[in-house]
Amino acid sequence: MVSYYNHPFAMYQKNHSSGSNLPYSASPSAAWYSSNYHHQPPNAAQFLDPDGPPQHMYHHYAPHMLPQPSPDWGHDNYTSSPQNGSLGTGSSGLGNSPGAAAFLSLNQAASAQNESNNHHHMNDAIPSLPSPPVTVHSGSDMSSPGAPSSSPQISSRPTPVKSPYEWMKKPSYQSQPNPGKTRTKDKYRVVYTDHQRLELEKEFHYTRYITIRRKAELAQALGLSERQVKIWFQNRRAKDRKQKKKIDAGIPISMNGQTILTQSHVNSSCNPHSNLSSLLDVKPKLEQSLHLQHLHQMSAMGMNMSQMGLHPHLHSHLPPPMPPTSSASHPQSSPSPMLMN
DNA sequence: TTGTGTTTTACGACCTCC
DNA sequence: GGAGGTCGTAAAACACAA
Repeated sequence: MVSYYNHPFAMYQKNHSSGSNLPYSASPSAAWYSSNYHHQPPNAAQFLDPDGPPQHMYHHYAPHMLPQPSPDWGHDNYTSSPQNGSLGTGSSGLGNSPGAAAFLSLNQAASAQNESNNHHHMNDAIPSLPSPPVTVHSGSDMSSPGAPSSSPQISSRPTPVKSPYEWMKKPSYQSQPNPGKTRTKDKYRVVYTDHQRLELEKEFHYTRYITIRRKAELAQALGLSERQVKIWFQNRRAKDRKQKKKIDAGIPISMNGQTILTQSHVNSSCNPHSNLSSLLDVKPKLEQSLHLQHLHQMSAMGMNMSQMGLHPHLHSHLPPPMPPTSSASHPQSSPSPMLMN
């Protein structure tokens, strides 16, 4: 079962809209965005960063492939859609990377959402997010601040409702007493807030392998421990691999009985390196038709990336998928953590 | 409401690299 | 030895059909 809340952006469909003037959707744009931002290079700053990845990383992230932020991408692609209202012009609180910049529109959506729910802009929300870490167990840097308890948080997965906007009104788990904590145990695992996941997704879609510096920044900004960020990225990559495996196995992905993605779809992709697995993170059924329509349009048009405000060089000269994720017996296939930072 | 399947956090085992 | 990688798994959180 491919649950639609799986998609990193699906939750924004479900949770990140608020008010009647924010029809932001986990639109197909998010899907192709996801697809094309997999395995993308870290930002130039990271390369220039003394703590940044060493030369060998350029094997994957050649200088000519360094992203060049396209300031109008998000805006054009999200505000031009009739589905989308004006989302404001906020910038990411973590927008110190092109990836984050490219996520501007998502931030705008989330910002608008945050504004509605928290009465302050996301940029302002970020510094307020961290809460005192909760030591979970000894001998680990793990902390489980999870959802900050100081400020009301957005629901991670509200109960499904009939109206597309009905769920917005639902009280969220995160806003309930003791948010971020499991119901029966205090420390088994927390549910990250939408904001935390948004920022993590942003970073992930920018680069699948986070640098030490970015990890520290992200951890601080989100009120997570660096270990949590690291684990999140590990799990996120695992999720990617899992989905890719499904595709490679030829398991058709279907929704409501309609096959939407198969290996042949992948093979016929205009971008052989594009990771279409994210497309498997199907959208809420509400947007199914729109999603499919957009996917087909993308396929037919070859997705003119420059028009989309993405970086064509990234589209057409994508490096091979980062670490061939064969097995733990070939861990050398993954970039050495030492070399990455 | 309940049962079932999936996704999300988190960890341990084991690996490579420095 | 310590860092972080993958893989496998536990258990909570969640979606959805019956």
